[in-house]
Amino acid sequence: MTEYDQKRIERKWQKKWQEMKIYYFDFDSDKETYSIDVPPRYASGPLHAGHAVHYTHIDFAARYKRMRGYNVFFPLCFDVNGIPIEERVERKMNITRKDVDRHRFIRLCSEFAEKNIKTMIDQFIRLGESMDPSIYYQTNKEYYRRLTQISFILLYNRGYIYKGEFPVNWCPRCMTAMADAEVVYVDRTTSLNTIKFYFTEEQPEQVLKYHGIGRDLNGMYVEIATTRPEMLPSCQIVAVHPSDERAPWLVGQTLKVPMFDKKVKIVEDEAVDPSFGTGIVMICTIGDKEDLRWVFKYKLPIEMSINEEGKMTKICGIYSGMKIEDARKKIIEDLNKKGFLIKQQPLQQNIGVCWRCKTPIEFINTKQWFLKTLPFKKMVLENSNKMNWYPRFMKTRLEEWVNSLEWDWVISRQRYFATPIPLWECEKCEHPVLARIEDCYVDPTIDNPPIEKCPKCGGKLRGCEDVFDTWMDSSISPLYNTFWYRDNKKFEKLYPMSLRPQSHDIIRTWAFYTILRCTLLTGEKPFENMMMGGFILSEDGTPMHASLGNVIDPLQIIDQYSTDAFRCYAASCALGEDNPFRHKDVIRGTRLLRKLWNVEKFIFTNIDKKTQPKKPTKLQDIDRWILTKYSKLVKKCTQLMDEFNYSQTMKEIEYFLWHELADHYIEMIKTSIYNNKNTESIKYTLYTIGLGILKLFAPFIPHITEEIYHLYFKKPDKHKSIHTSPWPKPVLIDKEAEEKGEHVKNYIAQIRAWKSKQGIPLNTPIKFIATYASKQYISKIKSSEYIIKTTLKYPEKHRFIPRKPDVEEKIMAITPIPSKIGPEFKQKSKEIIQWINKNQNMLTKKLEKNGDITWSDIPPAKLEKKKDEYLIKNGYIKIEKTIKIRGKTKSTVLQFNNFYIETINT
RNA sequence: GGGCCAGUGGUCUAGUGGUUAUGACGUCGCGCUUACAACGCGGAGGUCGCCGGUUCAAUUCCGGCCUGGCCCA
Repeated sequence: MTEYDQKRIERKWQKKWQEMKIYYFDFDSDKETYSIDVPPRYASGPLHAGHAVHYTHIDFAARYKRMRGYNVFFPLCFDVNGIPIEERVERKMNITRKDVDRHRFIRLCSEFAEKNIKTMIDQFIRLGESMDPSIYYQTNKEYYRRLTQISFILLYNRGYIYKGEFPVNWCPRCMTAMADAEVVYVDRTTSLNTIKFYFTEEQPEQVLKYHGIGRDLNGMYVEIATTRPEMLPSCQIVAVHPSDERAPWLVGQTLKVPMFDKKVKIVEDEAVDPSFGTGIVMICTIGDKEDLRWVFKYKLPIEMSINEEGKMTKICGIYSGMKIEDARKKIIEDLNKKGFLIKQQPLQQNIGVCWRCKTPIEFINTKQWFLKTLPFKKMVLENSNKMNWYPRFMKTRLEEWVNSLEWDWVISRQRYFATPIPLWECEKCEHPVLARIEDCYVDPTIDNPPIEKCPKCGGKLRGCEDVFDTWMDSSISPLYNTFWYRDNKKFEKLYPMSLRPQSHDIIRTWAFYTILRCTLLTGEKPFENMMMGGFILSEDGTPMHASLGNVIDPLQIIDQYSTDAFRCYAASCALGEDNPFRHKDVIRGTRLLRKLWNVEKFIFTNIDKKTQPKKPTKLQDIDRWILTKYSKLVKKCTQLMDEFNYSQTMKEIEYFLWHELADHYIEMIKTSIYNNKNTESIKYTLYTIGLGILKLFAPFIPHITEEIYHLYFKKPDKHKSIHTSPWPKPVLIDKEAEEKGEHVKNYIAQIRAWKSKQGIPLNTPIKFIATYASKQYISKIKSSEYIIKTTLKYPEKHRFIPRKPDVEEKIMAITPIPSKIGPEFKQKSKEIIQWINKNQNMLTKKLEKNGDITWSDIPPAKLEKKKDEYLIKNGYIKIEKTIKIRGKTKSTVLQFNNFYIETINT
């Protein structure tokens, strides 16, 4: 017998599987295709445990579908464009992308990504993932970017793309747009200035009772606290919380912006913090993120008071041209001089700054390219409705998102490492000239435009330096995978794809954009099924982030516990829910693996390894019992796997293996095997179930199942790998045998539990000489007499007797059944149940005398028509009895539910 | 602030309108049994987040609140 060494097994199979090439998609196959739109893993760093769990979930689906007979399309792929990679490179090398040549910077990013990809490919192999390297892609290669560009040109030609203005994060010192990821937050102390905003119209006297409203020689005013008085010239509205006592009065009024000739309205908004300052806030274009939100909500004009150099614009009057800090000082000074400033207090504040130079970031208005999304809301919703979502509530998230959409998608970025926008613009009139489709892939910063001069004004054309948002690449992954625009025959066959697996944090990006663009370009939904994974949190329940230092390295877990054990943990994560990483589930995994190994070892030391045992003409009852349970398991698991419910599937198989099979069935048939009794029936059963559960486990724990398959089952079952062998089918359902088996199992379990409680080792023979029970119960277990006697080590002379022994029974308790009484008596039930509980003695006496009681014996239940109904007979109450022996002195009688067992006193 | 999800023994989790609420890890006790001591068996451990409502009956359904996760260009 081979020694069990899980890690050796894993190394061996990971190598062999690559040589065997069993996971390759076959373009010429007649089998039905099951295609998976694998998330191209972002190449900014190695996988952490959260990614590992997600890809393992996808692998479960791929392996399961292969066993179900599909030709599975499961590409190995990586996403290699975008800001986070640029940012990592900048930080790593301590440069900014503007410090080096554009194309040299791109090369640095690419090299950085390639290194990560290498690491990740190795990680995928060690995680036992069965992705297909023959249909590999990465999104920064020309073959992929070409499609991104073509899709842009097609959408442009249909009028879905336009250029417009959009505010972005901006570092006034580095003079560059910043991604949210590049903004870091720091604490600083600043001053909070309370300023007077006068009403434009006369106000009644009684308003003065409110806080934050005052009067001086110039009239009545509202007090507004701000940290950024230099933004006064771009003040657009003033807001107050709707539940503020002043709101009914203030809303709709007009105020004068101090020192600037400007009038602003007061609105109510829930986002206002009533406890900050005076509870009345001025909203400017654009001070911070909150202002930005208000800009969109109230459709405010984007009137900027700060330009890209961090200087005041011309709307700032005498302050224009000044630097932000200087302008602020001067404005405060002037406000004070003119009597607008009420007070100044120090304030602790958290502001966004440039990660590199620590300059506070500003919002500035920029020209960007947009893809229209607003006209296609209905289309996206209709198509998402045509897909099956697992779990369903994730569809609601997409719907809520789409319904709340108020802006089009900004698809351009002022970056380097991404797909170039394939167009040139006229230096004079900004007229765009797009690349010809047949020329793509193009890089307008290097390549020449298709025509020499602007067709409109004859001006010089300049290559567009903007690149696409990374989602422009990844949201056509189904088009890349299905050979869209390259091979129509393949496209017709492969599109739409069967499954899109992804995690819920990118519903609004990857899922939404993919449905949007694929539908626009093909007129059809991109996939049939959506499998939405949750988040894997760190062990303390916080999200895993490199910056928090709580990232778990999957390889470390694998080194410690093995891949299959890690995959057991992955399987225990419920789909769509946030799961903390749990060491104990990996530990549990190692135990499960060992249990499986030992059970299979037992099976195979006891049956013939060369041929499949034939199904005997007669199967004994206990075998029919376990085969029925097994068949039900197969049916259940198949159904659960079809719904991507891995955690439940795993639970079902585990329970069957550990308890039904190992604890009960194998214990029961052991002696039969050793004594060569009924072995034909038992061996067929052991072979069928041994192979069947191995297959049920195979998608989850591919290494150990493959090893056991090759050790024991390959010869008779004749497949080159368990992973290309067919998924099991139910073999028989025998309700009667199942019921009998349950009785036998429970009988044995009760006696074994009793032995354990008595401190008697389980293999010690016991002198139980007879089992008494009603005819009905004896008939259930009689056919398994041999099994029971050998398993429990009963003496040979033990008999099963279909009557009650000579005992005296005493009623101990009468229990009312609320589920029966409740619906019948409604409001009265509580009283009836209490009365029964309180009057046990009196009812016991009546019971002993008459054998049953009727409703007329229960005073609170004296209903005319129910009066004569019997309570025990009709299940309203249950009685508990104890027994005393009558007569015999040499033996004792033990009671186990419905059975009485006679034992000789020693 | 909005949308979706979750809150169940020390920790993590399953599940349910009706007697005694599932399992794992940990913990305690007993036991080497011709598959398994890296194992088996048994025990202890819970106001099912809080407050209200519906109901004969709520951990489960409904409403509100609190706490946590994800997303909000």
